[in-house]
Amino acid sequence: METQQTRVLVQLRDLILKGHFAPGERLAEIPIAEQLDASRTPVRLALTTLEQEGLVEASSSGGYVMRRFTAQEIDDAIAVRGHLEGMAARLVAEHGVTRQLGNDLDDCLKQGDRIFAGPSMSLDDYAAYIEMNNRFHELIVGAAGNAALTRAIELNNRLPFAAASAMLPMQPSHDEGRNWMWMAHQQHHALADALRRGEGARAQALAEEHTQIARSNVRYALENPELAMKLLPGMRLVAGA
Amino acid sequence: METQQTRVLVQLRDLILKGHFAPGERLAEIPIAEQLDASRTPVRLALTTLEQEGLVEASSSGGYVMRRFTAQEIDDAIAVRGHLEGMAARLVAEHGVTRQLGNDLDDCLKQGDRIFAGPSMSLDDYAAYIEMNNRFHELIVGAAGNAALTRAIELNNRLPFAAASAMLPMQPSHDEGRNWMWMAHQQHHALADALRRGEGARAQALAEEHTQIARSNVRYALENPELAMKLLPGMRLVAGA
DNA sequence: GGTCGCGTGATTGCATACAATATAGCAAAA
DNA sequence: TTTTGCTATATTGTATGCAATCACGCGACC
Repeated sequence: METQQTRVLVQLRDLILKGHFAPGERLAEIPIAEQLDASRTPVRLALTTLEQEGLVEASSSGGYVMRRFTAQEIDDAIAVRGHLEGMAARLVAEHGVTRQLGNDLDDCLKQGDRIFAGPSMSLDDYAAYIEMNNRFHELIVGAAGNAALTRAIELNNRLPFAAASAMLPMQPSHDEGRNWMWMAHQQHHALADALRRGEGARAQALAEEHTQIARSNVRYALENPELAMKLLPGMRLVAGA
Repeated sequence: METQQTRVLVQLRDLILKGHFAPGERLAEIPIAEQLDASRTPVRLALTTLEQEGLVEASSSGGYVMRRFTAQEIDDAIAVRGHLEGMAARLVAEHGVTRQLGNDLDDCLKQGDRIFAGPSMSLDDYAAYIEMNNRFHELIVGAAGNAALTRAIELNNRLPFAAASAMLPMQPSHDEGRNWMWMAHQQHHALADALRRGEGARAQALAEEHTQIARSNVRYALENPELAMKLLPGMRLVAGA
């Protein structure tokens, strides 16, 4: 059975990332407890956890306040992800690609090829790409076999819009969205090739450069705030959006 | 005034890192609450926080259990620190060293030079080196100006023996301890030089290579478990020590 | 009219009560 | 002797009560 603390934590995190609270807004325990149908205790637990994750911050006078994020912070977090995923890619290249990993990577690549085979993409295609993209990134991080690295990436991915697929919901409404995703997929191909050849430096550089697309997506979102707000409600947490 | 939660959190973390609990041991709330003179509520809060930090893990049947660490995990965590500090060093080199940062780095370097000026080191010298070492590393990370990077390094440093000075208490009892520390200090000099010259790649490589000394210290500790246990009680948490 | 002080209400931090669940111990049977 | 089932105990998860503190609003005074 699911405990109240985990349920409240998941639901509250979801509310936050969907922009249910405005930046700076006080997160009072009682209203949240009522809304999520629990007592204050699990809400308190969840709030301390979310503080660790960096989504809320403790107010000096007690209680918690919704954090405000800047475009710079998002860019920084993506840069950190790129650097860490670069390390993971290098480790995988150095250790060698197992048969299992090779097959799993191939599945991702072929699925992507199929998605881009047609002249246009359906919404299902976009959703499938997001799922595949997450899987591809997780495969490489997991295959690096470094627990601290996996943990560091996971913790960094909790920051808003830092994760690999965080900005992808924008793409269907972007003129060049399909092209950007196609380019990202070609980078996946190149990265898998580098991994298989044991080219550690190339793999690291590709993984790191790969995040430039995410960074340009953030820039695009900030330049089109009304569109971004609609597709990514969490954008409300970003100052200047 | 300090709240109970922060006091309990700090004290409980301290107990854990001093090896007060055996790996796998159940961390029952009531005994901990009595020992720290608080109720179960702040203890629960602290336990969830420590779970986030990776020091304790949730038991499937409820409650928390002391984690067991492996030498591999420590080595991995140090490697992650090296990679992240390497990124910080590169960023600082690329952005340029401000006058303030240059002065602060110089203070560290000169203090280290003074410590190593004499033929032998007192215990105070060792303590001063540890403080200076921490300051040096924090200066560079802070100067990188990337909040997500600072956070990732801090979170990683919460893992046992991952932080820059975590293994240093061993050195006074190590035959070559002074030499290792001297070598580390020369690397600090080289790193500061690379930063000032704007040599990003060199700075990154130096910062990453710098952690090899920490990794060899871990190996030395594991080869001398009885000594390590005495100087670093937290070694009790490491399997095979 | 603006600012300071005060009081009331709301909210947090903490402790504790209670119910559900897991654990441990013991007895009985195979 | 070992295993199984039952019971009693211990521990957790959750809710709630209480005191301290903080925010806010109102009135008085400058």
